[in-house]
Order: sequence, then C-alpha cells, then structure tokens
Amino acid sequence: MTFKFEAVKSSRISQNIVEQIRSAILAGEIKIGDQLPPEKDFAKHFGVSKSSLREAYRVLEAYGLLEIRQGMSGGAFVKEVDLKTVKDALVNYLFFQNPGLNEYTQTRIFIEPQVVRICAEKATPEDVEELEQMIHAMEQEPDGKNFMSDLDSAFHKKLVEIAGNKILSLVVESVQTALINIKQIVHTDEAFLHMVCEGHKKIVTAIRKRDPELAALAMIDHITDVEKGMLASKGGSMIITEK
Amino acid sequence: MTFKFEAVKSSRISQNIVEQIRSAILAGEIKIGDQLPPEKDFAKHFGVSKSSLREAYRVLEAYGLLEIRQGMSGGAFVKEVDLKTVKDALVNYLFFQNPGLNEYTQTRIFIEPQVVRICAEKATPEDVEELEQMIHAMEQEPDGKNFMSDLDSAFHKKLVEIAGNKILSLVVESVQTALINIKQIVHTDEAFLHMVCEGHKKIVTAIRKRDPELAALAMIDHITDVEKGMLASKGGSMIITEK
DNA sequence: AAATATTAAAACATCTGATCTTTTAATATT
DNA sequence: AATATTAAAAGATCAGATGTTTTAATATTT
Repeated sequence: MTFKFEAVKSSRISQNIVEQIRSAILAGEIKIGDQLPPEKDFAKHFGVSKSSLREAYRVLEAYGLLEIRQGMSGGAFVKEVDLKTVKDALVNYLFFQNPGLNEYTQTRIFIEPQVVRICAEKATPEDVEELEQMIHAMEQEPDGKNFMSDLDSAFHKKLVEIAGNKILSLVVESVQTALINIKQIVHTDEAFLHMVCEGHKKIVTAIRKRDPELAALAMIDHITDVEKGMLASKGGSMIITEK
Repeated sequence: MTFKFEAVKSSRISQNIVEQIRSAILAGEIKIGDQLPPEKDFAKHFGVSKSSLREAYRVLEAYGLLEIRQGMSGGAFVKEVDLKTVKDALVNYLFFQNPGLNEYTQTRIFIEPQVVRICAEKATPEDVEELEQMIHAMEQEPDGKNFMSDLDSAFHKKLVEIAGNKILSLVVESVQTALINIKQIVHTDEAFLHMVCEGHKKIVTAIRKRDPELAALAMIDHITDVEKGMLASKGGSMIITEK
C-alpha cells in the first residue's frame, strides 16, 4: 500500500487566510474587481486580529491576486495576475539556477523558429507593417545602447503574439526579460545593433513572402548571431551575478 | 525626445524593506543560509515598527526568498527560490489567461520533441534504465486514476533533465503541472493509461537506439495522442475553471 | 554513563487599540 | 461653473503586551 502524506498545513493564521482567499479566487467564487471587506470587518469575520489579516493581504498582493488601495473608496480588490509578477518570480528563480547563455540560446532556438513559421502563415498585413515600424524605430536609436533591449524584446514579443499562444508568449517574454539582465553586463555596440536589425529584417521579409521555412531559418541565424555577439564581447564565460 | 517615466516607488514601508532585502540578495550581498537579525533588532535598525518589518518578511517569504522559523534557533533565513514558488505563480497567471488545451499541446510539440532528440544523444544507460522503470511503475498502477499524472510528469521531467537545460526544465515541468489541473477534470480511464505507456515505450526505444529523429516523431505522436484522449473524454471545449 | 525528562530562554506569532496618512465624495465658496 | 474646503472611510504605522514554538541546557532517573 502506498501512502501519500500531505505536508501539514502551516498553523500560521495569515497563511490560512491566504489559502482560503486564493482558493476562493481560483474556484471562481470571487472575481476580478470584487472588493473584499475592510480590514477591520474581515478580521472580525475571521476572528483574528487586524495584523494577521494584513499579513495575509501582503502575501496575496505579492502573488498579484490583490490590489490594495488606501483612501476613502479604497480597499482590497481582486486583480488579474499580471505578467510582471510571473516574470519577477522567474527572475528570482533563475538567479539561483544561474543558467548559461547557451541554455537561453537553446531555449530560444527550440521555440522561436517554430513561432515565426506560424507567423508566416497567420500574420496580417497590419502585423507585418507594425513589425517593420519596429525595425525602423530600432534603426533610429542614437547609439543603440539605451533602449535597444526594450525594442528588441518588443519585436520578439510581437512575433509570438501573432502566433496566438498565450503560454508561448509567457515563455518567450520571460526568456527575453531574463536575457536583458545578462545583456546589461554585455557591451552592445553599434555593430551589434546593426546586426540585430539585419536579422529582424530577414525574418520579416520571409514572413511577408509567406515562407515558413525561410522565416524559421532566418530566426535561427538571428538567435545564433545574437549569442555570438554576446559571447564575443564577453569572452565565453557567462555569469549573471557578475556586475 | 523620448522620456521614460519610472513608476513612483511605493511609499509603503514594508515594500521599501522588501526591495532593499531582495536587492541585497540578488546583488549577492546576502547568501543562501544567511540569517537576518531578529524582528525586534531589525525593526529598530530600519527605524520602523515590528509590524511593518513582519509584513515585509511575509512578502519575501511569498517570493520564496526567505524561510522563517519559529523557536529558539529560529529566525529569518535566506533561501534558494524553489520551483514550486515559480509554478504557483504560473498557475495563478494561467488561471486568468485560461489557455485552450491546443495551446498546451502546441507548446509541448514545439519543445519536447527537440528535448528527446538531445536525449537520444546524451542519455546514459542508467538514464534509459530509469526511464524504463518509470514506465513499469506506471503499468503497475491499479486503476490508473490516482497517481497516473504524477508518474507521467515524472517521466517527462526526467527526459528534460537528461537534456540538461535548466530553463527548458522549468518550462516543461510548469506546463506539466498546469496540464494536471486540466487532467483532473478529464476522465482518464484504463485505455488512456495504456495509451500513455505505449507512447512512453516508443520514445524510450528510440532513445535506446540513439535515433533522434525517431524519438522526436514518437514524442509528437505521444503528445498528439494525449490531446486526442483528453478531448475525446471532454467533447472539445476545454475550460480550466470548470469543476 | 546513558537515557530520559524538565526547564528556561530565544524568537516568532498574535492581539489590542491608539494614531497617522491618503484618498475621495460631499460641501462650501468664489 | 469652477474651485477650494472639509469630513469620513479605509488603509498604514506604531507601541507594547501576551502567547506559542523550538531548542539548548540542565536535571533526573535508570
């Protein structure tokens, strides 16, 4: 006979409240925008002190499930968890995992070429135009050092949005965010910016031609180039924690 | 001229403390296992009340960055963020995004076939044996309803571990976890269990043969079969929030 | 001497209740 | 009609008392 022992649930009051409220949200009993009772009333309802309830609120806020506003029409409101919350959790996690640049590159090469294959089929003319404008904006960057990462992320984000898969969007955007943390310690010069723009152009050209295979190949080249560019200015070893 | 306005940082004391401590951890100033001062002393050091410090501790605990223990040799200890924390954040996020089963399947098909290609090259004989034992364990399941999801997840987790990419591990395991939440509302019968086992067997056989392409194809078939199996018992529409 | 039971202290957990601050709706003023 | 004032609602912070858990030190027993 096999047993599965459940971890004994924390006897901490705040944790108990957190679980109750989170369950209610995930069960659909409380919905986005709903307001929870004021601290004082809710504490009384739970039969606990205000401090315990407040600690629970802080945790739920950290989860991104609540938004708490001060003031007259303030209070605790149920909120849709946003991407930033997930990304932050991921950044915290990856800090300790500390993957190598090659792991980032491999992840991208596994996913993004397939994404642009879909794009080559699904992208509308408006999508293509938007992508081209993004490349143009990037080329206008004065020295390529400041917003280059933001614009680059936006380009890849747009591509995966066109593919229309919310899970893939989450993954691709999260990897982009984590990569920016690495890029910040890498010297990205004018040549790097130019290389990125050329890569993007080839991808969009392939999408415009409705050529999935060409798009996928262009993406592979692009990702590979970016890795090479980053390694070149860094000398091989890549450790995030370095400042 | 383009401006980037930074969000005004919260005036909340606990949030301020959270950011200070999180920064210190991510900057490497405080390391895993380090103990923070007792509430009373630390509150005094920050010049704030104990309640404010405690709220900050709750948040950092929610982030998975701190572990707080009661008792004589207790206190607040810096902890490595674990996978569960990230997965929980992801589950919260996906609850609101509510992707379709097809999005999960597509994500898996983008990633896992490429994972087993790597496995076909890198897997050691011990790895292969472990995989086979996992299949065997699954076949022993009495009715296939209870731990089937756990064993299935473990199999895919082992595969991606062999591939040796921490980011891909995170993604694959998270998708597995999210899928379990869906599977729980799907009727998985004896036939489903058998189908899964056969799929796994073909994958391992290909890995043993060191045939990456065959392994990838077997994985695609497997993932497709699982989706079909889940859709068959559900009738097409797939909504997570349903009980 | 070894095993067991007791005790005390360290540290977090909880509670009470007062006071401060922010925000906004209602009101008053110009 | 626009603007300024005010009051109330609700969270934010604080102070300090009391409860609970955990463990190291001590005492007791075998």
